[in-house]
Amino acid sequence: MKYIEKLRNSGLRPTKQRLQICEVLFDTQKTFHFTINELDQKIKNKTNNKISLATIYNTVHAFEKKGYLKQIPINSNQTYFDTNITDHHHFYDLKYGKLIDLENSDVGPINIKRKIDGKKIKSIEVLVKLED
Amino acid sequence: MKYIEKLRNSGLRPTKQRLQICEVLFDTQKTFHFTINELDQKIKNKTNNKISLATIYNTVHAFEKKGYLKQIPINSNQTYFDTNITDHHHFYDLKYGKLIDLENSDVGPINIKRKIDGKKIKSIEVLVKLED
DNA sequence: CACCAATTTAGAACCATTATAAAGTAGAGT
DNA sequence: ACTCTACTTTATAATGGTTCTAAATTGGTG
Repeated sequence: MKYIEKLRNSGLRPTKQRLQICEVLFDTQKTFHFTINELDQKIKNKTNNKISLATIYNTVHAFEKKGYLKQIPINSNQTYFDTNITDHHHFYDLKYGKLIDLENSDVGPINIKRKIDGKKIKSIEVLVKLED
Repeated sequence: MKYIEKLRNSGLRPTKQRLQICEVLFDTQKTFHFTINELDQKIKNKTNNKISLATIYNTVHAFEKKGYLKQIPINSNQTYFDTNITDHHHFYDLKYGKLIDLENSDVGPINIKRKIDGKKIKSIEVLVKLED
């Protein structure tokens, strides 16, 4: 299994649950956005096998910490994650609450002119809200 | 009172509670960021007068809808608001969970090249995460 | 002043997320 | 393989921010 190495290398034991979650998250051509509940549904659909919600939360947070997932900064009652971990941005369709990827080249270079002493920039994220 | 007109003009009745909230939010030189609980505290401190949490939520949302406040898109368990409604962006200090204003001129013009049919851009918000 | 719609309020309800503690499991060492 | 220990999973409870509810209050018009 291709994910066993990946998990071991990050110091995460390759458990059955984590491998199943990897398959749902990373066995696709396209990257995608999801909430925990959507992921829970996907897992049930794909594997006919319920994984405890607590495990899904734990795993998603572990993957995020390891850099396999990104949280999307957005105001919503639910947290959105992204399997696309490349440098990119988002449209947010306010009417439908839907996210759309914006490639870095769709936004153009962003040059932050101000510096904060002792801090360095970890990420620059652009959220473009859309209305009708 | 200078806020009575402002409220009336927006179709909001100038109630005692709304006027007190206006004073806490807008009677300052500097703009600031806040959560609902922080605002609740500020109100208690400034006016020795508790306003029901439900009213604070209602009022903040009403003010946001009228454009007197902005929500800051950020991943947190609490919603952050900003009394600075000009076009601007934010640093987010991950270590201390603190927001710092970034003027538009600190970021430079952002030109979104991609269009979504039938949608128009309502806002463009940049979040720059800082680490040590 | 009287009335009606808007507003406030306390408290309950909601719901995403986190904590808990017991049962199960992976993997190193024997 | 077996054992042991630390890590992981799990169901469930707890937490906490936010929204809902329904009754009381209030602003403003006539």
